[in-house]
Amino acid sequence: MSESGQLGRLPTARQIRDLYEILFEHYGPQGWWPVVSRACEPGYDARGYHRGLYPRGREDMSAFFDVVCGAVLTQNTAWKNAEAALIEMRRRRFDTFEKIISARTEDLAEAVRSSGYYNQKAKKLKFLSEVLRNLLPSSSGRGISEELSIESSEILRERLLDVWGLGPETVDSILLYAYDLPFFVIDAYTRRLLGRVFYSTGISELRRGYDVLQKIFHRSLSGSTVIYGEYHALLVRHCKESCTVRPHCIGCILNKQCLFYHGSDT
DNA sequence: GCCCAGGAGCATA
DNA sequence: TATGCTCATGGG
Repeated sequence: MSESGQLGRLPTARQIRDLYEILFEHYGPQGWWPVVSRACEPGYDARGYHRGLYPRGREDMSAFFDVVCGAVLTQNTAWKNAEAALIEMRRRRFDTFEKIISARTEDLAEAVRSSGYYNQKAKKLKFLSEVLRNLLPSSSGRGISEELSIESSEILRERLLDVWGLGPETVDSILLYAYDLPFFVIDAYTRRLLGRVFYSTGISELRRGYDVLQKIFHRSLSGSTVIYGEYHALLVRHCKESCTVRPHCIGCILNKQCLFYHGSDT
């Protein structure tokens, strides 16, 4: 099987970089990941998006906690519902990993109810918190914990993938936005947009091949965590506004390069 | 009432 | 390995 597997010819590095330029030019910086705990504090806007600096966990344990929990809570769920769950967790003082570990699963489930799948997500948060005990970023902001510093980021990724309830998207979200490590996040939006722009409708869903899709971005970009974070956020932004399930192609900024657009009349 | 939203685990063929 | 089912709330 070829490197591209079922995907056929892969988009070139140039195409991937051009796509980023177009999205960034149009939407500007997105400042992901949103962090509710800091909303309305200096330097953060009303939604908790950091201005200029990113809420990387290495510099802010509170942001680290929010990103990690948010990554689980937003699984197959609108961010608004996940955010409401995060706020409720904070209100009930489930605001550290230790408190999650010692909490009753039913109580935690009640707190995260608004995010849906609340029984599963409460379990996931508890399992993840147990594992993260020894894998937290150091307070100095340099390196992570002593245990982690002797591991490569790939090994950290494998460890997190072993946690029940965490798949590649959730793990890479945590690695990128909380640990500030260069792993590109592939989600349903990314698949949809790549499928449409580069593969027309033929393989539009790109259901499998997470690693192949991720490699496309890794080999095309510099490895900057800021670019990875912005790019993923921009893909989400565009898919929410234009490249929706029923796409709004009229006036779409990607019309010029989109194979789906050229293959349809919408 | 239906569709969709920043997935993942598990059973089955 | 591929597909289908399950988990579940909330907004449009």
